[in-house]
Amino acid sequence: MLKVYNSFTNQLETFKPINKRSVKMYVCGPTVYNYIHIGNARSVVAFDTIRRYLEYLGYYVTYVSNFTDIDDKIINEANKEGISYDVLTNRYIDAFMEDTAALNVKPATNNPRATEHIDDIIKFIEELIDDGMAYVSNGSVYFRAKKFKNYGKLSNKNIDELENGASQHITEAEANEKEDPIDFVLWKKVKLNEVYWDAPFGKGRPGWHIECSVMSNKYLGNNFDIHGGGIDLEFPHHENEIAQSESKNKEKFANYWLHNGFVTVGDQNEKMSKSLGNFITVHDLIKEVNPEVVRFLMSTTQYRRPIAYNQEKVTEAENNLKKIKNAYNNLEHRMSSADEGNDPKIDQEVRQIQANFQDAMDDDFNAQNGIAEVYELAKLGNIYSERDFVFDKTISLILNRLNELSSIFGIDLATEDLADDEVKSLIEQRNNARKNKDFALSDKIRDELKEKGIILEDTNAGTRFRREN
RNA sequence: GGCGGUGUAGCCAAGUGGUAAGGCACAGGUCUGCAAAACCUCGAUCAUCGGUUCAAAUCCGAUUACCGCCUCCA
Repeated sequence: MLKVYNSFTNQLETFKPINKRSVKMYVCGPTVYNYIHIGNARSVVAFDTIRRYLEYLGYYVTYVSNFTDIDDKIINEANKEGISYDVLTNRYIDAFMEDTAALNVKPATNNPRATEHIDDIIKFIEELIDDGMAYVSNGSVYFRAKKFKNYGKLSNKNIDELENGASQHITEAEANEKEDPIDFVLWKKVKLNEVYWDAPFGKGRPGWHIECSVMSNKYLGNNFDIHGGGIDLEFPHHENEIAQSESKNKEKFANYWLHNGFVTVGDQNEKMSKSLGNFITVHDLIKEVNPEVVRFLMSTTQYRRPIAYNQEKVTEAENNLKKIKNAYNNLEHRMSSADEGNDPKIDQEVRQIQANFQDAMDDDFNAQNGIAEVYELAKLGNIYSERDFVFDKTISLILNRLNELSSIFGIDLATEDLADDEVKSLIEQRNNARKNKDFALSDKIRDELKEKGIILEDTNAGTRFRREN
């Protein structure tokens, strides 16, 4: 039985979806004014892994993740480059798609964009105004935070302290427009030379939080199962989403709030963030590091835990991933020399490992314990494939399970290509040389292939090969 | 200051009452023509102090260090 840590209650709760067989989830996506960094990617990967596990459990998952494609930073960056905002955002949306595909993130069911939902946003705001939950002030629209009785509930914030804090940060202009310092903007009045949309309350553009309320409601309904995002979004972004949506819909917004932990860098384990400037973009990183390794590193850490990013972690992930891949290759190679049939005892062990895996992942997607079971399975496979006699059905059972469980972490094992004729012929030549004890020649062939990234390994069941990248 | 989260072997990390999973690295061994891969062996009393208990890493209290949120941020 799946349990998830709900940030709203700060408790582990049994996961009960609204509909028995399906899960609706919304994950806050990036503001697209730059390449995503590995902290952003971590969030994407974390929820992709969660999604994959839900699908493994048999749920049909509707996965919606937005692009924030209009905001101050986008406008600033576009102005700096002297291009229109949408040229900029399209560039980085394309880059997002490429980068996340490289990390083997499954495409979302839908990636709605704020600017494509302006009409819906305006309607939503109008309803809030009509209801007295929002007010127009000098061409902008603000939400009366205090009027929403549960404001601060998600992030455990005290209203008085929030007001105190907020009052120190807002500009004089904002102070004049807001009834209360904690009120947040739904519609920003246009400034000179800015892109704007027409609305009944004036020319302007949507505030940040409103788009997620509008688009999640539109694509998933007023009440849906999971709302996810980085822990830094808990306040104010998610708090505001709840206030907006529940004020308008008069019903519960998301049932479970899941927040992922940060990627940190440096000796101080400092949060990686665009504003701190201490980030590594995925775009750059995957030129240096195999994206599979990056994916593995990120998805085998439980989503709420921080990841202290450094070279050691990368190396460790490389080694561990290689171990799983080797086990898979070793079994695949052994398949050709297997007898027909199965080994019930091993089959039972495989089933036990899978059950253990599920127990681990059912505990709030505990990936560390989950991947430990994958290592168990890999080890079992290695031990089995070195037996004198093996059965094909058991080998394929291990292969299938290994592939299935690894795929939850975004690792595809079943894509290794086969030896081409040239390689096959060289292997044959080398084995002839070995028979004739011409080890100089056999080693030469092996070294030459190694140069090309092809590793030969001699086993009792013949010579096997694998590619190393 | 408020709220949330961390502190377990060289490193990563599991474990929420019954004498510390797993991985990486290191070392030794088996196998091999040599190698590779694989397998086997090898390490910690759990930030500190105090308390509860027959029994605590695990509960309670205090202390301490670090991170995050409280303003844009995945």
